[in-house]
Amino acid sequence: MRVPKTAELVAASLRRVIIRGELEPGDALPPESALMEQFGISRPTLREAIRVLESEALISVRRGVHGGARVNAPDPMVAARYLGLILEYRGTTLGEMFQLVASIEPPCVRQLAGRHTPSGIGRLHEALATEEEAKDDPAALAEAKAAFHATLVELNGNRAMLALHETLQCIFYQAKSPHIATGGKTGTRRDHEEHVKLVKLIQAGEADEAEAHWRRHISRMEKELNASGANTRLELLD
Amino acid sequence: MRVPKTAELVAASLRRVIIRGELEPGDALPPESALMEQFGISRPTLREAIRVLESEALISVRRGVHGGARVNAPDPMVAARYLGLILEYRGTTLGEMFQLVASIEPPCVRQLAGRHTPSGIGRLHEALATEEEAKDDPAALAEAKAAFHATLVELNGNRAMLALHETLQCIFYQAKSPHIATGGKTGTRRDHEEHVKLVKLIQAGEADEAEAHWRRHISRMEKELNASGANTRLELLD
DNA sequence: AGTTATTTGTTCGTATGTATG
DNA sequence: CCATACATACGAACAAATAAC
Repeated sequence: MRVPKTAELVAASLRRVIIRGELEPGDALPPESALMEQFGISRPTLREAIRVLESEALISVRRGVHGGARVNAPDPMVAARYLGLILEYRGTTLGEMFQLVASIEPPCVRQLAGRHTPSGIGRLHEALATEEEAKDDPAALAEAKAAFHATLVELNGNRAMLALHETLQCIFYQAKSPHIATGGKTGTRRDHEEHVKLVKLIQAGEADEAEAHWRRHISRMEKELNASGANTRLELLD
Repeated sequence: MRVPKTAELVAASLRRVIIRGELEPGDALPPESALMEQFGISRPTLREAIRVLESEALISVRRGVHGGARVNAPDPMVAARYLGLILEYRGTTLGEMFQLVASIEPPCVRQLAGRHTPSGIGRLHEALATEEEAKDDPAALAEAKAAFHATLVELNGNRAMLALHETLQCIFYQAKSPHIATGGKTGTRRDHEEHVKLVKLIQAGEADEAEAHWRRHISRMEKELNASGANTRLELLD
């Protein structure tokens, strides 16, 4: 006999309101007293529900006079946390993670070269410019390069792919950060040049060549990763 | 000043114990009274933490004399729930979901044909046999076909890919179930035959041909999906 | 700058329900 | 069927933080 607990029902009800968009990010939930009355429950029970939604980052709660719970948009970082839990539990390695991300991008590049738009090409040139600007700041450069990869997926127009790519990037960079701190000699200049070449191939509409070029690019990055710890297991907690 | 709440700290602490494998699935957590003492917190605060972990399906709580919280292995369905939340919030369609799953499998097939093992081939034949047995039961057949697809990814040996594939399947079949109930005329026989042909190509080591065959197979499934509602948005709640 | 009102964070005590033996 | 052990839920109270006055 599966009897759902009150707090879960309340959490699910509030979650539905948020996901359906009936409450937009920034909007405030009613204060505890109002919610208690609305659902006909006591304060501890309500707070259990509130805590669940807060752990999903769907709301953030502040104390004080104009405090209360405010709505956030669903965050890929949270999905990354749950997916990362499974991966860490199963002993997944950094190399496997990389392989996965790597298998997503080439098909995107192919399709992008097949049907590129002026605005899309513009976005890619912007991303390249951002890389160029950040060439002296290692942290900013890493971010700019990640943004370029993300743009490739975004321009594809598939929202599922983009959301997944964002999620995987969260896991990957969170897991990789300790390795970056130590052996942070990424072949930055060559990376940028290969990005530039990719945009040219896309602009020329050479789908096969663009995809192959991108596979080589990723394959090279994979070799660099293998040099340091591709076999190290994910460590996302603490 | 970001001050983490007590309940979140307790939840994180218990979560770490579970993910690290210090408590195995089936093991019982100490009773509430013991945990209250161990963390030096009151019952309501502890219950908030317990409720969070329960919402992540990392524990399940039963009442009664030998009740209490018992540990579960991390479940891809939970990652699916949250990733699904993001997708639904962003208005993702069933067609986009399908495209995503579809982009994962062909590379797996290619690699599988390149370096197949006797045990792997055995597993595929088992999956085919299960399909054959279930040919008269629509529900079982759908499950068997999904299992065949999962086996392709599993044999690839990449744990990240497998976990992701499981997660996406959860979302996809949960979202698709209403459509299956209505227009459930899947080209079952032809599907099975194409599965059989794929195994032959893998066994023969013809990587290019196997990948191409699988792309055609998926492309055909996509057309069937387009006939019904590929443009319908995901509806995972309720 | 200090006071105060509002709202959440935390605790205690108590009563109820449920499964086990 | 009863007693026990445990989680579920409620109510009332105090502590702490925040923003407005």
